[in-house]
Parts: sequence; structure tokens; C-alpha cells
Amino acid sequence: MTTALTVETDPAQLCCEPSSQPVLNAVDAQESARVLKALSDPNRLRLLSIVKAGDGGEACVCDLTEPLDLGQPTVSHHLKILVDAGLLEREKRGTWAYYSLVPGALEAASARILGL
Amino acid sequence: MTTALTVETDPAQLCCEPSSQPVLNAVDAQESARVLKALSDPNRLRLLSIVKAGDGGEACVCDLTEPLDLGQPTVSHHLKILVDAGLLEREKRGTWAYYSLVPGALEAASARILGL
DNA sequence: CCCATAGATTGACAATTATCGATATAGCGA
DNA sequence: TCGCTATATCGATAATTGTCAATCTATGGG
Repeated sequence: MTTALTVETDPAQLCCEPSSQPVLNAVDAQESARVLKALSDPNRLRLLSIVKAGDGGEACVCDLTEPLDLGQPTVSHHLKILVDAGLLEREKRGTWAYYSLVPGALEAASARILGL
Repeated sequence: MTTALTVETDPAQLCCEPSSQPVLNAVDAQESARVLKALSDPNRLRLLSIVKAGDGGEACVCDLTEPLDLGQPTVSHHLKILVDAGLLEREKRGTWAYYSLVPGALEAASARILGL
């Protein structure tokens, strides 16, 4: 939630310019890499996909363990990484933990690539 | 150049649907992760940024070593990873090697995120 | 030819990461 | 209160990765 990464808040956005940050500085690069690293694992990509496709846009851990063919602790670990990266949010209801996409997070991540 | 990753070749694209691949399969996940992993390092992000901002959209290794404060072998290593991921292309002219963005590659990478 | 320079490759090493088994925590039902 | 179930955390381990120093390759100039 830090680092706003000026996108589409541009004043005077004329039209179709390449936008061109002059060059990505080390701090922004670090922050973008942190998010993209969370997206750089095939199992985590599938987790996001399953959550997104899930009923109500959410899924609980029990629904995620089987299709990935991974142990439950490993799935929990990946989910934590996705939450820490700001891509998923967790809501506990009773015994279950439901994960859902943070609105706009995937768009923001993709903007980090397009804005290079 | 394999794995077309059906995007914008959709027949009957009505309007603003969530598009919804049902769920990302393991093979596509692997391929997307390969590309996104190349983008998950801060120094590589800065390399792409510098190349993109470079004169003519290209830069040679000697222009890349200094601003990153990395050794020349390390820069060459990162460049190889970006080339292997299909993000950069290399053209040798005389003694120098010039790197430039593969057209559409960043857009394709970002589509892998949006299309989850 | 020989040397200087640009860049790639190799080998090593430290740091990070993905995974698992074991254990801990927390909520629910009897 | 006592388990039972869902999930998180811990500790260990194997694999991967980022980095560097040293070396190799190729190109151009004298």
C-alpha cells in the first residue's frame, strides 16, 4: 500500500505516448520485483486462477490443495506470499479461510510491466 | 513463439466480460511463470527500462553495466535470461552487442497476468 | 601477426526458495 | 471439556538463483 507508482493519475495525458518513465530507479524496481516475484511461480499462478474462477471469486484452502497436488502447508505458504504481495486477501469464516483477489491488484501488477 | 495464449483472438468478444479461462492448467502456468520469473528481478527490470529508454530503443552492454553497478558478467547473465524469455533481442554490430525490446513482448507478458 | 577491447562463458559460493513432515492454533460439535 | 477438522507455523533439506573473479572468444587496429 506504499509506493503509488504513478499510473493513470498522470496530468496532461495527451494520447498514445510511450509514457516513458525516464528510467526505473532502484527503489521502484525493488518494489515491482517484489510483486512480480510473487507471480513468478506456476503454482501461485494457478492458485490465483482458481481463486478468481471460484464461486463468488473466492476459495478456501481445502479447495486449493487438491487441484495443485501439493501438501497443505505448501499451499498455505504460497497463499501467504500472495497475500504479502497484496494480490490476495484472506477472510476467515468459521474454521475456513477464504481467499479472494484484491480488486485491481492484477491490473496494477500488469501496469508495472507496461510502464517500464 | 510457441504457446499462443489466446488473447484478443477471441471470437465473439461481447464486451467487458471477465474473460475467464476456466482455470490455468499446469503447462500454461509453467510457461507464464517462466516469463514472469525473468521479470521478477529488480536489476532485470531496470535493464529493460534502460534499453527501452535508450536511443533508438536499444543499448549495448557497456551502457548497461555502469548504471546498475554490477559486474559485466552479471549483466551479460541477466541479459541472457531476458533474451531466453523472449523479452529482449540481441544484435551484434562490430564489437558491440545491442539489445532491444522484442515488439509486443511486454504487452504479452502483462496479458499473462490480466488473463489469469 | 599481435594486441586491445567488448562481450560471453565457466566455476564457485552465498542467499533465497519450494517443498515436506511434524507440530501448533483455533473453531466447532458432541 | 474433549476431540475433530481446517489452517498456520516451524525446522529441515534440496534446488534454484544472483553475484563475482577468471577465462575464453571474437572483432578491429596497428
